[in-house]
Amino acid sequence: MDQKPSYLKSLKKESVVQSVINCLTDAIRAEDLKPGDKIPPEPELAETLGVARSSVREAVKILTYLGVLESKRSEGTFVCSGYKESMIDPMVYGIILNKDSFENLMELREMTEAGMMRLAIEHHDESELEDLEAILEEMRNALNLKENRVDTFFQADNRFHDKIAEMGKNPMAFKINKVVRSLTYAVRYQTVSAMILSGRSDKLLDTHVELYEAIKNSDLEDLDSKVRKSYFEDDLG
Amino acid sequence: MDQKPSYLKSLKKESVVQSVINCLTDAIRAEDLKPGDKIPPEPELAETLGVARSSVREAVKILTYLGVLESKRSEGTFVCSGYKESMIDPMVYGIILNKDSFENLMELREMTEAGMMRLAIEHHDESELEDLEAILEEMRNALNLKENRVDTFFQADNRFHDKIAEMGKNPMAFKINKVVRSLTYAVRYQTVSAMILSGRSDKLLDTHVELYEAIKNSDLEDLDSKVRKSYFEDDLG
DNA sequence: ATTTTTCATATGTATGACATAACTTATAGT
DNA sequence: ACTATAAGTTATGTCATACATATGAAAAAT
Repeated sequence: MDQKPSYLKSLKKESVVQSVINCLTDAIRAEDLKPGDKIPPEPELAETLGVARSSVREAVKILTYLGVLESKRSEGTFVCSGYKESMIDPMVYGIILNKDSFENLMELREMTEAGMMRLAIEHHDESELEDLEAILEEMRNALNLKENRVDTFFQADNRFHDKIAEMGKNPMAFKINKVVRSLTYAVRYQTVSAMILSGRSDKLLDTHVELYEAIKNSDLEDLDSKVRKSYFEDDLG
Repeated sequence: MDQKPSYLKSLKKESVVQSVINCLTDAIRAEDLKPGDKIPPEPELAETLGVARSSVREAVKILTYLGVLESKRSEGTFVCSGYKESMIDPMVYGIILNKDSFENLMELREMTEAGMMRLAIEHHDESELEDLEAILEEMRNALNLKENRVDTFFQADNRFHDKIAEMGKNPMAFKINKVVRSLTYAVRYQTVSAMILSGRSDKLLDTHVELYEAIKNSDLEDLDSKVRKSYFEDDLG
């Protein structure tokens, strides 16, 4: 009912901010602006393009978060060379917004965690292996505490996985892993808690030792199942 | 010369815009804001958070371009539901990647692509396998064309990987895969182009057949290396 | 009852001012 | 003469305010 005629739709003109964005990206594509180049100061750009500085600012900010530009206070704004971690952001938010089923989330975690294990095996150095062992020891100790066993263990547990992700030496992968883990935080806490309180803390610890050993021995076999076991109970699959 | 003491580095506080972004995304993460929800009007948000409206605007704009929010004039701003076409692909196109980022990105691609293969092997159904075979056939045909061999092949190639990602039946993983592939678009085009033009198109096709076979036979072995071969030349590792 | 007008609302844009960081140059103190 | 401090410059970061404009809803006119 009352559908607007489709032949009119093309008239909706793009916003000022959008046209500034297009202007800048076109210049980059045409290589008038090359990576490392400084773009004109915001006030000047605003004047040149005949728009308000606030509009230019919004455009610049957006491109900054998309990893295209980089602003340095008092120096200027430059075209990025190389990647920026922020390039991952669209994906990160995509994940957050679309977190759907528990199963998908867990699959995703297994996928990223296994990936981080591979990277860690490939890129870690000895000192990090010791760090990892130390965290493992903390986890062991936590299980013998009288109070706050669960919380203390869980914190160390998180540091353990954080460390593995760090050992992969890939900032973008690290970021993805972190987000996915943050989304599974609550569930993992429950699992860990349940296992400890039901006296199966040995098993819990073993699964992490297994991960540690895999890295130490550069063992790429069965990473997926090893990873799964570290946050799932065996009989829960 | 005049190195700043590292123990001071943590003092650089995040920008106002960034904290607004964090505030909003945290709310989404905590499900205080769910997809479809309307966020408070900009002036109100500014007042509540104690910042200027322009700062709120920049944050909102950024999240809009990241596909998190959607603004409707005179109505309000809403949390996006579902996927939005990210405009990131055209952005990155003109950017020259340095060696570091190249390797990180390729690792990331291998990680996600291998993960998608595992999901596809687990969740695909027969009809999809046929679809995949059909795309493979298109790729084969593309290589025999007189004109536009590279472009035609590359398009089919992309559909091929898209299909695999789809077969995983995991929207979040799908999204990740898509963004990573968009980031590696330019590089992959170069590789594919180089291989075709230097008469190594058979090899190029073989690597994709290998992926197809792996899914068909539910073969989880050596997925990583198979995936790597499908976008890297063997002798390039 | 239906159309038109008016109005409220919230985003879109513009303008101007000041704050702040980093770099440059000038000045003062030894 | 040389360093150290101070002042100036530049460009981004933030704030405040005003006005424009699109949309939907309510009120008025037909």
